[in-house]
Amino acid sequence: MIPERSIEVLRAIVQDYIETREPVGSKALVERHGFGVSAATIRNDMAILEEEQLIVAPHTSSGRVPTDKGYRLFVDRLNQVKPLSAAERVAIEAFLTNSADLDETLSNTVRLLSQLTNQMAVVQYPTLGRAVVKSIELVPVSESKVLIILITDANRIQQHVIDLGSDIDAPLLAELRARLLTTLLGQPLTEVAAKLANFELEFAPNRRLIVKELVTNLFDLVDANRQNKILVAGAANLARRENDFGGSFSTVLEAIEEQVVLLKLISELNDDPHGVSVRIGKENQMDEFTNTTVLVSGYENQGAEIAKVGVIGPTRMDYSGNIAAVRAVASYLTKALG
Amino acid sequence: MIPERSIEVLRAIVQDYIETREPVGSKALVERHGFGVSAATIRNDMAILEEEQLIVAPHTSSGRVPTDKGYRLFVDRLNQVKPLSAAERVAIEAFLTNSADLDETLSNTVRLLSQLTNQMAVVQYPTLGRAVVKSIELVPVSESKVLIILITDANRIQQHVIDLGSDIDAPLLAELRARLLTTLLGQPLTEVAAKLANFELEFAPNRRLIVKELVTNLFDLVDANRQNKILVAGAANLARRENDFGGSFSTVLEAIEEQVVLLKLISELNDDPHGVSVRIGKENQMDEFTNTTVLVSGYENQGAEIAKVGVIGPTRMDYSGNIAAVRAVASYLTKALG
DNA sequence: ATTGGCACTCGGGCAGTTAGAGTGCTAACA
DNA sequence: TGTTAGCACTCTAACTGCCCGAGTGCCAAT
Repeated sequence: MIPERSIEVLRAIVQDYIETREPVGSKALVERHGFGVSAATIRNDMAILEEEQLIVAPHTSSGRVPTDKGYRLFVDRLNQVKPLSAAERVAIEAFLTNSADLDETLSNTVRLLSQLTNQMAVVQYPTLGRAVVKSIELVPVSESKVLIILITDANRIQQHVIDLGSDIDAPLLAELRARLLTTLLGQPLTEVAAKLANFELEFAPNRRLIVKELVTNLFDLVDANRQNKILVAGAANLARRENDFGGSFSTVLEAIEEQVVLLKLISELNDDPHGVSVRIGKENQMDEFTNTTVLVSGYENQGAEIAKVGVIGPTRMDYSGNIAAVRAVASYLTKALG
Repeated sequence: MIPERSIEVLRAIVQDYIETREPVGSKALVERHGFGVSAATIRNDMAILEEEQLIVAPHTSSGRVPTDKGYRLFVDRLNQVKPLSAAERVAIEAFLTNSADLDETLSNTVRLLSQLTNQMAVVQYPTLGRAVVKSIELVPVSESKVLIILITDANRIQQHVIDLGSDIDAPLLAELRARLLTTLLGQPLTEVAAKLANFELEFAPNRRLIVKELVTNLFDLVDANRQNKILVAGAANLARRENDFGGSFSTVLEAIEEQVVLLKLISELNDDPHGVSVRIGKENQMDEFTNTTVLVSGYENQGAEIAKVGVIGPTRMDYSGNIAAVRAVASYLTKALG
């Protein structure tokens, strides 16, 4: 078991290191945080911490720096979440008021979060597993092209232009829409594929090819709801902290531009569905993100499905403040969508 | 007048500097490009170029580096556009084939361009000044909320959820839609505002407030077409060339994240509406972009309105290759939309 | 106009030195 | 047993001086 004071020393080291960017030594420690003991004693404590691999010395006889494990212990046991400042509250409240549609809400959210944390912020579009078909519209846009619009009860609109190959006439469209609605109205998205299994058989043989084509596209639309989209803001904040990434900065940027990687990064399950979950450095399991910390929280969409909001930054970040911001934004986002 | 060979020397300097990132000296110049003369002669030519402010020496007695003015002369007079490689052609062709709707096409375009040039690429959504109203849909999404969909002849769909405050009933919506269509169908977007000036007077007095609200929102929708959206890809490419920005890199990134700034940057008029226009360093008129070059070309949407595609990178870039890429992509984009 | 030659300048790399911060260890102390 | 002071040691960062090479500008000769 690690003695109490040693743990306090770790907290102090993390705090100072985050602030100063410099390895922190025993003397500076007693000066800044009035432990009731001498530097020599602190050194003993540091020896314990080093043994536990919670801190390391970059070179022999220099100050110490927290390891991933050290940060981990810090956030798990020591970090009491900073309350938000008044200004921050105001910013969040203000943003809450003008949330028109989903796209806007999310893009505002992500910008807000990146400003609050001075990090790069990420938000995932909500999945719609339990959402229910509320309306379907088919709008002709040219001879052979049709706009399909799928509206769900979460006020989410998905839309896509498809090319049916051959010309379409208004009566066919009307019939299609009517039949689609009777089959799908009120159905959860998860059921759409099953319900439409042999849908084209309801139509005259010469129409079936077109119908089939349209149905396939409708499936894609539903799938697009599942395969999540992501919004990002504040990449410049990453650049500002460039040296914290130890040279691999451009690698990080590249990885982040890949939606797939990013999605994987933030959507990996978190233990605590409502709190903020933290992945530090190597915990991310990807070489690119060795020096990167990811904070994510779930948010709720209509009390059902959960998606993620979070920030991405260097391991050397202000955990207290950022965790608080992510938590607050996630909960406000839930409210805004509710 | 600057003598012919001096101009050739400038070309050589630009080429070498772009390749090596090092200031280039007289000796290296005669070695790499077999001018028929000695280094001393080249030095005389360089003296002329320096007098004309086309090149500068970072420190006394070091090689020379092109100035903004030097690059300018290079692109204006010397730069013969590199033909695209076979691989590049293939990439562009491949991309042309699967262009479904506007959103997809543009987001593919911008990714393609960023890969071809290894720079950051930007594309502006086409303006719709001459576009014509083709269809309007009003879809109820909840008691008081309605989804307005505006479809134009450029197959462009604009959609927005609005909250009308009070409950709406189906007959009202149907009436609204019918009247909107008779008033607006076939009208250019520029006329929408005028045509709807007293639109609410066609309705029963107790409905007028709602109608007014809806009309206002419709205006916004039309305006949103004008106030352009922008797509960006390949920010990581900028990061890779970071040192070319001489420390101000994060400033550049910040500026670029501001849609407004970015829009200003690429939409400033270009002399030649179909060629690639180039703005080098200080020509951008913004302090942030002193070390930045912007290449833009217009592309056509349905033979009418023009928007921009381009790349943004350090002044020290491969002008030949990048100009060719931008030109090619712009022209393919025009085809894809035509 | 071109050239070779020459003196001069500057940056970058290498080596040596120093100052300071920080450590680990030991012996003494409460 | 935990704490402390002291001391020797280590390592880095910063500064110095030095030299080499690349590059220049100029001049006199062709």
